Amino acid sequence: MGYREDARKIKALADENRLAIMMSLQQKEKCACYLLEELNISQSTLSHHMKLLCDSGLVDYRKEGKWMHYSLSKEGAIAFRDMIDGYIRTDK
Amino acid sequence: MGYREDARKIKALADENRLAIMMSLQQKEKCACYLLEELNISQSTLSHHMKLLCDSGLVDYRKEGKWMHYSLSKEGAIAFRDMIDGYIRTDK
DNA sequence: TCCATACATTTACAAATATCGATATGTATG
DNA sequence: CATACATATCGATATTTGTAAATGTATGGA
Repeated sequence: MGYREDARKIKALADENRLAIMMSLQQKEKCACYLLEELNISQSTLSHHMKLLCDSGLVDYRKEGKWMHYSLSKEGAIAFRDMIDGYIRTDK
Repeated sequence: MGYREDARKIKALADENRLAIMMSLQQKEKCACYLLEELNISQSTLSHHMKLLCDSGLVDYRKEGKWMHYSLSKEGAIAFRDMIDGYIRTDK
């Protein structure tokens, strides 16, 4: 069996900046320009991180005119939690 | 606030081979030589991965003579799960 | 239509990580 | 003590990842 896909999803969370983004999104949905002000990174770097988070399913996006609104995905969180539990549970 | 430490722990799980190791350890405690037979990697590479997993707290080790026995850490799993939940929960 | 804004993509490079062979360390055994 | 074995560490290299400048694309307003 291959664990590549799960590893890819876990990697989406395995970065300082992306953890900061996740924490920021817990408050509410936010647009990219707002996140850009909070984090000390360039616009292209933020865009890169958001792509990884969205691809992992942990973050949802909604385009509104020029703005991209990002929010935590409830379903993504549940799927992620279940996936993690499959690896770390100690009782069979 | 710094997310470096959490990112480091999540990275410990963010690798194909280490996920395979975690799954293997779910069955029972295993020694390095046994894991080496299951995985298609060199001895030095396995040692490297085990160090990362042990450092993250997810895996416990027990030295018995020449052998190193590895097992999943119950406490490590709980701490890890709680840490992850802090980032992905969608209800405040 | 022209321009500014918001964001994505491309490109290039630096930093981090995975890998393995070689070597070192520690341990049992004859 | 010499040897075999199990594992860790070191050194070198290849791959992956993070970063930002430059560029591209879509949107909305003047």
